[in-house]
Amino acid sequence: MTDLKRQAELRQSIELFYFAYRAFTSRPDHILAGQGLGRAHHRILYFVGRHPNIAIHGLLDLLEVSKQALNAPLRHLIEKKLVSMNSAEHDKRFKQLQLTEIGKELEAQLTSTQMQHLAAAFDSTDRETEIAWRSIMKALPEKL
Amino acid sequence: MTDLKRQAELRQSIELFYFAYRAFTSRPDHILAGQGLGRAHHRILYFVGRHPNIAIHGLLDLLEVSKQALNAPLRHLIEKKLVSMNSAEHDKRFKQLQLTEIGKELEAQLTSTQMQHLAAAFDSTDRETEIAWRSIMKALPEKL
DNA sequence: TAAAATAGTCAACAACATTGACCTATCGAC
DNA sequence: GTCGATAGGTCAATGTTGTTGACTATTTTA
Repeated sequence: MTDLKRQAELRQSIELFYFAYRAFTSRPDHILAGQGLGRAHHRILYFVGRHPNIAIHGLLDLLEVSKQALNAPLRHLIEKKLVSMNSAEHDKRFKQLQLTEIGKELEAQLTSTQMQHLAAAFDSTDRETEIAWRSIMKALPEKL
Repeated sequence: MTDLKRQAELRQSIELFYFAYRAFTSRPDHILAGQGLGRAHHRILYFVGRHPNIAIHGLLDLLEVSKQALNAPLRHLIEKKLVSMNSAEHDKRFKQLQLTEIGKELEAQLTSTQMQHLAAAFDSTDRETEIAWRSIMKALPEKL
């Protein structure tokens, strides 16, 4: 394959990535906006849901933001009673985070929306295509 | 396949998408930060580069942001002489945008970084896998 | 027990986005 | 030539998400 054609493919892939990710986040964004929440809140809801009793620092390592950046949206979620926080027994420095019942409901709604979105794209092709997509996505965060 | 296993796959795909996109944008973000620019500037540079003489409204339609949101980063790029703007001959209401020479250089650097990133992931698998990835990415922006 | 490390919070600020209101300039149609 | 539609620019107020720096509280360690 000529270099030029390869470049065009790679450029197209950049655009596909951009538009696909934007589409992928737009439905949760819309649901969240109706509650005065944003994408940062979504990420917290998601990861607290997946890792019950996670500490603030655990969340920081996953999200790779400063703890100050986490603070405002997390406090917001606690005020709205979507997330609960308590000090750990074994070490009172640690705060443990959990989703409340309504937090779980919202997280399930957001995640379900995205699962349906992905499922629609996956189901329009075959199993091998879906597995291939995941294998590329797994490779991307690896360091060069 | 059981529903539970399918759910786990879809949940994993959500996370893969998040981490892959974050990795994909992190290198350009880093280059841009060194010049006092952000992701908004990157998108403008990219689309003006791909669509020479695009008008303001064309950019707004591609980026799906408000004109006020576009205004500040675009003005910034023009001040830094990375983008040039002039009125169209056929209709002076339209402003035409182009990359300057140094704008082209920066855009090429950013795009090249992302092309290399994708190429590294693609080259670690076979041609079919790459094509499959693009086909899923193409399907995602389609309305349900 | 005093120092150092860890976990988390508060305050000030900046980038990037929103909506709404209002302005100029240009073009096409009548 | 005036009127209405279109393209663009600007100001103000607001909100989310992020930054850095200084701070408190708790635990570990030397």
